[in-house]
Amino acid sequence: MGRAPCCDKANVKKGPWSPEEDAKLKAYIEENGTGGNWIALPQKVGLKRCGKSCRLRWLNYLRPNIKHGGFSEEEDNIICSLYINIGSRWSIIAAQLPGRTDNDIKNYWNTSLKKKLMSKQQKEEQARRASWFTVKQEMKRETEDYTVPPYWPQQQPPLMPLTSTSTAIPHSMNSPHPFGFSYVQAHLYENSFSVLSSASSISPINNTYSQVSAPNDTFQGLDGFPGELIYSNNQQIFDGLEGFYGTDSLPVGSSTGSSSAESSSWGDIYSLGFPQIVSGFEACQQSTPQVSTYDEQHCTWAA
DNA sequence: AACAACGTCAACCGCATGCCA
DNA sequence: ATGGCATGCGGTTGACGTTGT
Repeated sequence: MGRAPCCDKANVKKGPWSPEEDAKLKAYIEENGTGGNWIALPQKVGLKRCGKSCRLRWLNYLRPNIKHGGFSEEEDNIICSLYINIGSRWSIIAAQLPGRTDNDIKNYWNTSLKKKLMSKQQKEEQARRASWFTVKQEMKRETEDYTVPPYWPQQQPPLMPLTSTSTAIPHSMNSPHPFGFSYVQAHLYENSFSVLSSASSISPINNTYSQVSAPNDTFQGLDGFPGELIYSNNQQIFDGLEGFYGTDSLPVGSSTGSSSAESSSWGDIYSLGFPQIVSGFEACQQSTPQVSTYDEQHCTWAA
C-alpha cells in the first residue's frame, strides 16, 4: 500500500511563486504563525499550493533575515570544514550560518565551492610536487658526492604490505576538537601488521590545519589477528575503533577495494582540499601487486 | 543574430524520522 | 506496540540567465 498523498495533486499549483502568492503567505504567517500545521496552511491562506511547497517557500525565501548569495571567505571555510567532517548534512551546516538556508548552501556547494576548492587544491598539489622534485634533486646530488664505505649498512627498502586499509574518523561535535578527525591506517605484512594513527584538527574560523601522529605500532606474528576483517571488508576492522573515537568510521580507501557509496562520496572530498591527509591514502588506494620490485631511484615499489 | 553549452538556483520528489492516537 | 500522518531532509530537476562560438 502506498502512502496517501499530502495534498490533491490535481488541484495544486506548481512551479515558481508569484509576488501575490508570496505576499499572501508572508502576511498570513507574520500575522498568525504557521499554526504548526503546514498541510492545513494553504487553505487558510487561500493558496492553491501544497503545504510542503508553502513551508519550503517560507523557510528558503520569505522568512526574515534570509541572506542570499555573496558568501564570505569565513562562510566558505565553515562550509568546507563541516562538509569534510559531517558530509552533506546541509541542515546542520546551515544551522552554523545564521541567515543561510540548507538549500542555499547545498546549491552553493554544488555549483561553486566544490570547484573553487578543486582548483585551489590542484595549484597546491602542483606547488608541492615542484618543491618535492627540488628536494629530491638536491638529495641525489649530495648522494653522488658521497661514497658508501663497504661496511656501511645499506638502507633497506621499506616493506611492501600484502594489503593496506585506511579510514578517516570525524570527531564528534562534543569532542575537544569537533572540527577534526582521526586517521587510521593498517598494513598487513607477511609476519606482522602495523597500525598507524594520526589526529587532525581543522579550524573553520581561520582555516588552519594541524596534525599529530601517533607512534607506528608494529605487531609481530599474526596469531589472533583478525586478518579476515581486512581482507573481507575494510569497514569492519575499524568498527571496533568507533567506541574509542566516539564517531562513525569512515572508510576512504582500501587495497582490497571498497566501493560503498559512502566511501566514494567521501573519496571526492578527500581528493579536494586536504593533501596532508590524502597523501597517506594514495598507497592504500592502489591495487596491491602480486610481484613487486623496489625502484631505488624513485624510492617506490612497482609491479 | 542564432544557437549551444554551461551555470545558477528555486522548487519538486521521495524517503526517513518522529509524534501521537 | 503499531499504524497513520506531518515534517524535515537531501538529491534531483528544470527553467532561466549568461557566456561562448
